[in-house]
Amino acid sequence: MAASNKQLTSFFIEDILSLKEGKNGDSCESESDRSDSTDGRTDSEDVSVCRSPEDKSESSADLAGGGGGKKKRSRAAFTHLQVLELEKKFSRQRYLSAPERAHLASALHLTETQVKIWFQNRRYKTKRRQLTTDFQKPDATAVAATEADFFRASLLATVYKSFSYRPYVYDLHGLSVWRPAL
DNA sequence: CCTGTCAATTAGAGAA
DNA sequence: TTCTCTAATTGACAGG
Repeated sequence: MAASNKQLTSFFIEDILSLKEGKNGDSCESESDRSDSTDGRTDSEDVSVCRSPEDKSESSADLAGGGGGKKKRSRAAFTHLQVLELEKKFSRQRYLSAPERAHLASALHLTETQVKIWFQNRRYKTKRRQLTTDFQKPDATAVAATEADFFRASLLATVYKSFSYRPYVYDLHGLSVWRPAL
């Protein structure tokens, strides 16, 4: 990711603020779009995130400022509604296009980066869950992983190589099932 | 180059 | 205090 313009993880409030001042002085912006570049320039939205009411994370932690010690990185706490909408969207599609992401982000008053990261983490979480449950209960489904499955797996591996990371390779069969759409 | 993804990790915050 | 969940970070890699 844009190693070029990535300068010293500047997720510290003061860094962000000084950075903002350089740009447009928007003081109410999520800390998450620090150097991550992506949404900063997606021009489609200028989602300023004044975090939601029940977001407690903006408390003393990230405003630490004051003493010159080391500051903590802040962690946004999404509201139930935000999570609900994200989950709803995720249940329909695991990947969002840029416009969709922008739209969802503005609808939820989140930054595109936050939406992107949420989906990213969600996918990974789902996959891990799937793997662990498969590992824990080697019953019917897992046991059935015989030659056919093995073959399919290798086939998939091949396809995966050529389509690596391409969203359309995967499909959602049911909600929390991670499996290739082959 | 830039932006996106995955995978792994880090770390904040609440629950047990 | 430890555990769990999860937002955010990091790094490697791929496509346009």
